[in-house]
Amino acid sequence: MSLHAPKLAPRDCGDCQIRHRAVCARCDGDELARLEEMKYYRSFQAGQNIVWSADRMDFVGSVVSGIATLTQTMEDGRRQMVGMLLPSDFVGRPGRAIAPYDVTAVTDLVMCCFRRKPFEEMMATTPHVAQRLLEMTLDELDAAREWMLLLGRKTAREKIASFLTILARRETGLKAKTPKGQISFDLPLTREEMADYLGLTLETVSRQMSALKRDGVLELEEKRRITVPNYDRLAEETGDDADGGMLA
Amino acid sequence: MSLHAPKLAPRDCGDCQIRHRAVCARCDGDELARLEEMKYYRSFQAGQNIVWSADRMDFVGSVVSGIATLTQTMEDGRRQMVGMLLPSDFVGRPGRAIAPYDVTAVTDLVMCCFRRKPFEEMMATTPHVAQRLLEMTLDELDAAREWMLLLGRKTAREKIASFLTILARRETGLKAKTPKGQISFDLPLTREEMADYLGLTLETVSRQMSALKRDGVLELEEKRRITVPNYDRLAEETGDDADGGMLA
DNA sequence: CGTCTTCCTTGATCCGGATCAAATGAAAGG
DNA sequence: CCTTTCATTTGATCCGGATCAAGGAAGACG
Repeated sequence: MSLHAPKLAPRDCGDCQIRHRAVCARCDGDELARLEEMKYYRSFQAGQNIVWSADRMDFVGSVVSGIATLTQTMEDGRRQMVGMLLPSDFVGRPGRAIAPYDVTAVTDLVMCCFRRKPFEEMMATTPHVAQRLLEMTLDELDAAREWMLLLGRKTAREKIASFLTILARRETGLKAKTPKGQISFDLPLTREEMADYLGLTLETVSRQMSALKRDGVLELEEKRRITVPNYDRLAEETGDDADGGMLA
Repeated sequence: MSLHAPKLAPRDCGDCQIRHRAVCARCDGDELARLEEMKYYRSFQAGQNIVWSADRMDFVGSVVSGIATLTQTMEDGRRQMVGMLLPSDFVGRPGRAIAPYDVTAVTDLVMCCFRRKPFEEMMATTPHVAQRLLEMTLDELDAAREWMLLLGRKTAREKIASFLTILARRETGLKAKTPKGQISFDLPLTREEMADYLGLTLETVSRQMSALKRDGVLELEEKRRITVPNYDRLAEETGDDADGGMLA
């Protein structure tokens, strides 16, 4: 669930601006103050599970730093990642007590949380917050549907390229549609996590990364550090049409 | 986007109860009346396109009868269905003018519509409606994520079985989790449309349907009319765990 | 009636990605 | 330094589903 550029500049509200922008870009001072009182922080270590599927989830919140993933697992162990949460992304389901998937910290992670009940009560009395959450949920739904196209119809090479363009876009300012020229960034996920995201095996991920490197689409100086010499060249590999593809 | 059982009994409001339950299960009389004034109907023929991807979409609404689909298409023609709308499902994206996918009537279809602008204005002043829409969007998101698991990790046979359990559940009362015994229903989609839904080819869909028939999981008396002699036997084929799988 | 057309089934073959297996490299710890 | 561990790469082989191709069944319509 990613953050749209707020319509209004975020107000200064202590050390947790990210969270306020995420859930309350258009709130007035009172609402900000009420949110401020309710918040608390939780830290997680890399690899630590935050919520298990089918468990109660008694909080909502935003990622302050680090990366979390949402995954679904079948009885026999097949896994599919269904969401990746980067800083400023929102976690949680107002009105829903039970988590339908595992939430896991893949790096060290700090979240800014609100207990679910009082948050919901506040939501009921401040229409802006409900509307903001609806917007964010619609964004997530768009992203999920784009991902369904990727999972159902793209080749392994296109999947990898699509994934990298998403990271590249997150890197160069939130949601900039067409970054230009050379971009470097770290891969936040292991090959296996990428495979779970893309509906592939880790071997196929590794092979396709090597192939893209061989073809000059990217450089891999450190296995987890990538340089894309030419964003447009990478974008051609995604199978999306030229004008951006992942746009909402 | 499917309809939760309303918390309150729907009020009698003319010939369009479905729509009111969908967007306004908890509205009071005034709000119902305002919705009533705004509504209008649109009919579409089987196969007719309702909205093209990237077009403006100036209405929201509910399906009254018939079936519509949401699909994304790649430049080279690869298609992935990303949603299937049955009666009472909601269509449209409050706050979003541009449709990110094609909306198509796959059968003759009647929709109950509201112009987007006034609907949004009403939403801003009636918190119940925004909250109801948030709930519905969260349901859709859950369904999309379940679908991502299907697309990314299930075998062709599991995909077909999963699809049929969804239809079977819709058939036996909305969202009943485990229908019992024998169920018969019509297949609303062609083999090709099923393939687009499941990330397969139409040949594979046909072959797997034949295989399930050969194995006694289902009977196909008329190609588009299915009988499942034992729901649990079908559910075993989905790969989901025994307690329902598709539950939210 | 015969001929389209559309939808579906079935067969033969191919290929992309999965699976099985081994080796490399880097970091951590004794 | 050596050993262990974990992430990654690469090779060899296999197989599920795609692709190519042909034929059948049911309307629609002259």
